[in-house]
Amino acid sequence: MNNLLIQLLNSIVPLSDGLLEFLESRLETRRYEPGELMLKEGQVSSFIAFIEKGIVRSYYYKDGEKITSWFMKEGDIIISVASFFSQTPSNEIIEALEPVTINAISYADLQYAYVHFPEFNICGRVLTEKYYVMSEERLYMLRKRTSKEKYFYLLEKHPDIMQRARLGDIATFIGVNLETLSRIRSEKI
Amino acid sequence: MNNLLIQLLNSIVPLSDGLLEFLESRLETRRYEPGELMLKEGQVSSFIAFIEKGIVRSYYYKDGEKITSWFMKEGDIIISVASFFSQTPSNEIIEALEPVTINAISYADLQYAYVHFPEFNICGRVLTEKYYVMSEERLYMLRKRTSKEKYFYLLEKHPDIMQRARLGDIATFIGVNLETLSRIRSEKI
DNA sequence: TTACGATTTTGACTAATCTCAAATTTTTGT
DNA sequence: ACAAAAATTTGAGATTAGTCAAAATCGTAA
Repeated sequence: MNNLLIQLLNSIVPLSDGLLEFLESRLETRRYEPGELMLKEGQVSSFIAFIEKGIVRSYYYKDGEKITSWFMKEGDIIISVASFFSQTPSNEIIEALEPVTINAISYADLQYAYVHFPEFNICGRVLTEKYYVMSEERLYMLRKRTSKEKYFYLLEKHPDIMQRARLGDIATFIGVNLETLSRIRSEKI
Repeated sequence: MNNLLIQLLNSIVPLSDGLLEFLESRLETRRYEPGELMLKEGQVSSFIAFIEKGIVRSYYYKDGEKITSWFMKEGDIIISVASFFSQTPSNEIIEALEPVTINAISYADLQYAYVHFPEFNICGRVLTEKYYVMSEERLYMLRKRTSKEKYFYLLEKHPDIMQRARLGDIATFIGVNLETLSRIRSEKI
């Protein structure tokens, strides 16, 4: 149980010995280079992954433009929520922004765990909750009055991400012009 | 099985005879007048309710202002998601906007159903999905460029709600000034 | 190290939205 | 039906953000 993902899952709900053994045997470490896509558009394959190092960005296309839907970093768990839920092809793309190391379990193994270790379903529910809360937080942020307020709210909540992500990616996340965000950062607005 | 809520739940996952009987015995019909609060701030008590008639609005306070988080109407199911998830006092308030009739099951009965009829947990998961998707849709809407685009997107998606809800409530939902929304509606912008 | 491409910053101008104030319309209680 | 309250509309001026274009900076591969 020296694996970080397993420790995290175990803290959500105590895992039985059998499940523990199963998960440990199926865990895979994967590495990605900056710009590499960890989940491509239209891919159905779902996975659960723990980020050991690096930050990733998830985005979708709207009128040809890439809109950032969120950022995640070391210690966070990535699941492709849409796939997780409905088993339909994802229209969310997950991209590594830095050199990234993850610990992943494949969808097939996940299904096996759900069926054979019912307590594992609780993990699914808890992760879903987490994503729901994140979604609500983004709504809260977007309803701030000015772009300045939106940016400073995020800066307080996620200072590291605001440091490490590209200006343009943050801009589409906030829903503000890239140039406007640049001006806010240099306090010219 | 002539009850609409039960029919809806049954369409999510076929309910066993025992569960059916239990639910039918615990269902309560309640009525609310316009302006009446169906869930007050800080209340922990969670419930699942099917709206038979009327529209309701859920809102939260931000800097003393009431911000609409969504609207629901006849045929929709209301759950106080936050309570549902975490059993903490809700900061969401649910208000009847018209004379409203609902069919409700109390939280205690719900818990009983979860424990004694495991298949009922699937309903919880499916409803969570539904709320997550709704949350994402609101994010999508809020990231439209102009207020005009936001309003017309909603008008297309939810024409009835745009008709029946108050201008001011819609405005806080969209995140736009009440006066601006009025001008958009009368095409003066 | 240099040169190229990507990213960020800056400027000038335009468009959208907010603010505050007041008028008008609609709804509600008696 | 009428008065009072609530909700919506309208106006004018101030503020904020978007657009387009160009310059500056940064990071990376050869």
